[in-house]
Parts: sequence; structure tokens; C-alpha cells
Amino acid sequence: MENRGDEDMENSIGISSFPDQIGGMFDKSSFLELLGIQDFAHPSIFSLPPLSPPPQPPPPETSEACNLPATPNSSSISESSTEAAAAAATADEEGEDEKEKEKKTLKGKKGQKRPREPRFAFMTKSEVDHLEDGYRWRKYGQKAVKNSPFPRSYYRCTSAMCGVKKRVERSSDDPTVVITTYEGQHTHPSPVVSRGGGGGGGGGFALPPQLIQSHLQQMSYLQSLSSPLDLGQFGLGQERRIHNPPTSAAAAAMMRDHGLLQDLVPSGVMKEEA
DNA sequence: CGCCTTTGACCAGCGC
DNA sequence: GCGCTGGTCAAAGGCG
Repeated sequence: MENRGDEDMENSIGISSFPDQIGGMFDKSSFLELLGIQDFAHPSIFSLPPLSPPPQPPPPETSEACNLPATPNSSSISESSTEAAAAAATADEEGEDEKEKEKKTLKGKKGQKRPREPRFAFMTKSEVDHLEDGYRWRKYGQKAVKNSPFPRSYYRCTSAMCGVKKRVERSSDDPTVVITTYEGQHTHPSPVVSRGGGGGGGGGFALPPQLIQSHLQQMSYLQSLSSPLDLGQFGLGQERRIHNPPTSAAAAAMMRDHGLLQDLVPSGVMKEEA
């Protein structure tokens, strides 16, 4: 029972560590969209001052500061597109009500398979499990996962019209690495953390703009590649080794960019969902 | 008073 | 067909 299916979910998604360097030559809109972010420079998005549209925002003062590239921590992102994207679109159209209904239906009747929503996994080197991302999350479950001594926490966006879910777990390999997986898209622009203002409420996910940009470019890069990189074993514990394709110059470049980060977080890659 | 966290149980999917 | 793991729900308790 060590590694049976491990997690088809994690297997379906890829992860890549991001350099603190920003290229800005990728399409980040897709990533933001998935996060429900419409305006990257939105002041309320990451609790950042409205004066940081440029790729060099001031370091936050909150705990998530440790996520900043300035600190010894890196993050990775993975994304699942294909059917997931379609599912997301569908979910977006249907709305939460439909989703809820669907869930109930599924519960009562197990005939249909619930389409997966787009997922993005971030590997963040941080001491805190919950990082702020500007959204409010409510923890609805925690489960011990195989191959990892750390439990996985399940969060759901508290917004009534948003069914975005988030999983947070620590890497079994590197306890200092927090793996956050977003599922679905935020149907609301900017929740604005009113409660607690800085982490007092539910678990948030810190995603510094800088980091995001990095994520974006890598994600986009991954999307562009569309290569079935094997990162299924990203870490559920076994050996999250990266198999970056030698044919991908971009990948190589990315890896180069990783630099020290690579040492912090085992790189990963994205893998399209089958 | 309202919201969030915690914990246990249940259900569904998948692999063997 | 059985067993295992992941994911979600629901109830209770705690805190602001």
C-alpha cells in the first residue's frame, strides 16, 4: 500500500518551481483567471499596496513574507488543463448552485462522474501552512495522506458564489515546502480579507505578486510546452524528481533560472491530465 | 452572534 | 469482489 495510485490527482498535475526572477514574457492572464484574479495589479488581491503593479512590489509584512523570493523559499506551480479547463468553464457557467446540486446528486446517486476542475499546485517554501492569497478560505477537512507524515488540509473559498477549493499539504520530502493546490476558479473579483485582515481568519495562501508572475510565466511556459512531463511523483512523497525534457530549451532555461531555488524545492513539471 | 477550526464518519473511485 | 485512500459532510467547540 505504499504507492498504489498514490494520488491520481497529484499525478494529474504538474509542479514546477519558480525562480524569483521574472521574465514577464508569458501570458499570465490564464493563471490569474484560474485564480479568479482579473486584474493582476489589483490592490486588494494580495493585500498589497496599490502602488505595486510593477514586477517589484514591496515585501509584505505578514508571515507570508517568507514566501517572497527574497527569502529562502520557492514555489512551484502545476496546472491541469484539457478536460479540467472545460470543466471549469462549465462550472463557471453553472454556478455554485448547480455545483451544490450536482454534489448532492452525486452523493445520493453515484452514476455520473464529477468532471475535474482546473488545478494548480504551488510548492512554496514556507514555515506556515496557510498563506494569504487575498481570499478567505474555510477549512472543511483534514486528512492524513499516504507517503507523507503531514496531514492534508482542505479549504473552500468562503464566498457563496465561489466554489474554489484549495488543498494544503507539506511535502514529505521537504517539510519546509508547502504544497498548495487550487481547484476551480474564483467567480468573484476580489474577496478582500476583511476578517482578521492578516490571517486571523481561515487559512489563506500567500502568493506574492512576484511569485505569481514567476508562476505565471512558468505555467504559461508549461502550457506552451504541452509536454507530458512526468511529474506525477512530484511528491507525494516518493521522489519528486523532475524529468524536464531535454528538448525543451525553455525548460532548461527555467531550470537555470531556478538556481538556488532548485535546491530549495525539487523542481517539477506540468503534466497534462489524461 | 457569526465564523472558523477540529474531528469522526461516510461515500466514491481505483487498483489489485 | 475487496481493500485502500482521497475527498467531503456534518456536528461540536472555540474565538473574536
